[in-house]
Amino acid sequence: MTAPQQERSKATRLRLVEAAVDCLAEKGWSGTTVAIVARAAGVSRGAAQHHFPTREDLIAGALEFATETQLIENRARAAALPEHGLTRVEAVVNMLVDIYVGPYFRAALQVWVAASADPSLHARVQPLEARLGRTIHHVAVELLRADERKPGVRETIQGTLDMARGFGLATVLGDDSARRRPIVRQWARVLAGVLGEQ
Amino acid sequence: MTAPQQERSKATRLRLVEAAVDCLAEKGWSGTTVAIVARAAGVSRGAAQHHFPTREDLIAGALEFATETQLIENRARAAALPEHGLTRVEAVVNMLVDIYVGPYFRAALQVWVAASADPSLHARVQPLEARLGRTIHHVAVELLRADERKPGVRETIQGTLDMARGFGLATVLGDDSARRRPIVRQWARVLAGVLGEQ
DNA sequence: AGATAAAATCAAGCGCGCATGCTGGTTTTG
DNA sequence: CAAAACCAGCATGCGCGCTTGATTTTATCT
Repeated sequence: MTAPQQERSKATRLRLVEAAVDCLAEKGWSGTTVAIVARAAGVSRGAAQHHFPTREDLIAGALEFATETQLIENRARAAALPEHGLTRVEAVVNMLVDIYVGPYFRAALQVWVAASADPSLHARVQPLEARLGRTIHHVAVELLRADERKPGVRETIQGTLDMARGFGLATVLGDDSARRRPIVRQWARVLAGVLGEQ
Repeated sequence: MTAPQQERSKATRLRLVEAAVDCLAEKGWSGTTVAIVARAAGVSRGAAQHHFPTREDLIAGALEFATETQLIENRARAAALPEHGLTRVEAVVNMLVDIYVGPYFRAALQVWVAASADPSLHARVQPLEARLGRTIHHVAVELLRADERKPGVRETIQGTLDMARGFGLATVLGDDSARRRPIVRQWARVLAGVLGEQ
């Protein structure tokens, strides 16, 4: 048989991490208590404590889930990208920016900032962030069909990602989409120039 | 008379907000309790509560102080900027980046992220952030001697600031200076191109 | 195969620690 | 002497981790 108890266990864990991610994104770090997450997931606090012995385990699990989901979503969106030329560059930049202004990033932001003052959490979070950063960079290079051997290309792409991160940060203080749009347009033009020049 | 008791009061308040900023930067949001800040400032908890009735008042005061100090420091560094040409552009970008990777920004980051889930704090913090953002943008335009009427100039400068913000965010996860340097160099080159083209 | 032991999952309650805010008292200043 | 600045203690609330108990699933033995 398919071991239905393992099934149920997995499902409970999943509901918990999903609830934790949502809670982090909308209630923030301090607002994310195990009791609240458990209630949102529809399980008791004891059950949560069973699957994630400590609060840090729950948070780390949530971040891991968010990272994973982020990557999967990227693959999907990458497949549905437009044709060639400047519109494609702009679409790619838009996609990258969307990563950093979405709810998963908001959740991750809470954890990252909190982890900056919590060594033990930092140790668990830092590798996740590093992997995500590398993957996104790789995806960006691939989608832009960029030649990283050209001088300046790699650096410009990295800068683009950092700009997107900056957008994500600005978003937590309020909706920024109106301010963002012209910047993205302009930057896509510049980026296309750097990619294609010479 | 110079009312020395007002003098003392001011001094105590200053020590408190300074201690609060330091504490935010190195111990994070949750680690910044009024008791710890008061001890770091060398006053009793009751005194802190006297000057800042609630914890939120203390945090808001600290952020205000950090914002103010940030602006003053900028003026000073702006005066000591190099001559003209590409080196100047690079120096300006470096200066802007330094703003966002310094301790004042780290402290502000903690407050901003926490404020995203705290409406009452958000209301006090948002105008500060807006003012700081506008001022920095203005300073950047002035130092770069940019002509904002040229299409794309304003957007590129804004993008530069967002990239700097992104650097600041990346810094809380670990030292990033090595990765940053080539990106800044390249970015300065691109920015100089946008500023100078017509 | 059937039964029983063992393990896993979920629920509820308890106690500890800690941060905040408040109140009453003491010192310093004008 | 009056007022402001400063300090010590108390009370409330809350989150976390632990322990106990009940229910279901898996494993083992005859």
